[in-house]
Amino acid sequence: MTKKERYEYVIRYFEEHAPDAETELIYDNPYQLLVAVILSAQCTDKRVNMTTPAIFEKYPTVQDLSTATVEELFPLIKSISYPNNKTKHLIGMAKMVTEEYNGEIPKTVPELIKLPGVGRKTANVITSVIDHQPNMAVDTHVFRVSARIGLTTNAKTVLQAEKQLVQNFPADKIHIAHHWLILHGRYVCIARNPKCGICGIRPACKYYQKITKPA
DNA sequence: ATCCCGAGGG
DNA sequence: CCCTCTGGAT
Repeated sequence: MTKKERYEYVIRYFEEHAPDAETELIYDNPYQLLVAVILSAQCTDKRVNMTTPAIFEKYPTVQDLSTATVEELFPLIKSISYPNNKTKHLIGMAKMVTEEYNGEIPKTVPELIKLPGVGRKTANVITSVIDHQPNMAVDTHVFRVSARIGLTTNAKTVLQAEKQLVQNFPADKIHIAHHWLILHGRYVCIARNPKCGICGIRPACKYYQKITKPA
């Protein structure tokens, strides 16, 4: 099967089985999404969703968050990964958005990436989810699943994987393909002992071909 | 022991 | 390129 055929198979499969794939992070507006995605680093969405309601209640807007102190915000974040870093990042992000963008979350990757706590992956998530910009956020799931199936080849960094995926998925599918790969990675193509037995991508998957017909 | 929707700094 | 940050789930 050619790479092109793999992509076509994957698109066809998920359009049938997960046509409404979207983030599992709970949010009502760009500010809440940005906070949730910053907190999501090395942490499950479920745990982020247990943390954010208290934050949004205490700090309803990004301007409110910009006035928070480390002492009062840290306890709300304490139970997720890297609480010290994330506390500083959230306050720094809120200050910059308030001071430099009039309290409006910027909508381009170059602007977002300048915000504290916002790297390439987070900026790609925000722009693709809010605006459907054709940016592919490559996290641990997308990286692993893409490599296994064979959507990426010899990608050693997330940036290399991102470029290959953006080149090969049609531009209008990229934002949803991100969620397809995430959800597949979370529930089927998991890191340890992937559930190939229930996987619908099998016919197009390099990894499955390899484990069933070793060279 | 390994993994979870990474970012920042050296 | 590497390392550190750092808690909870499996």
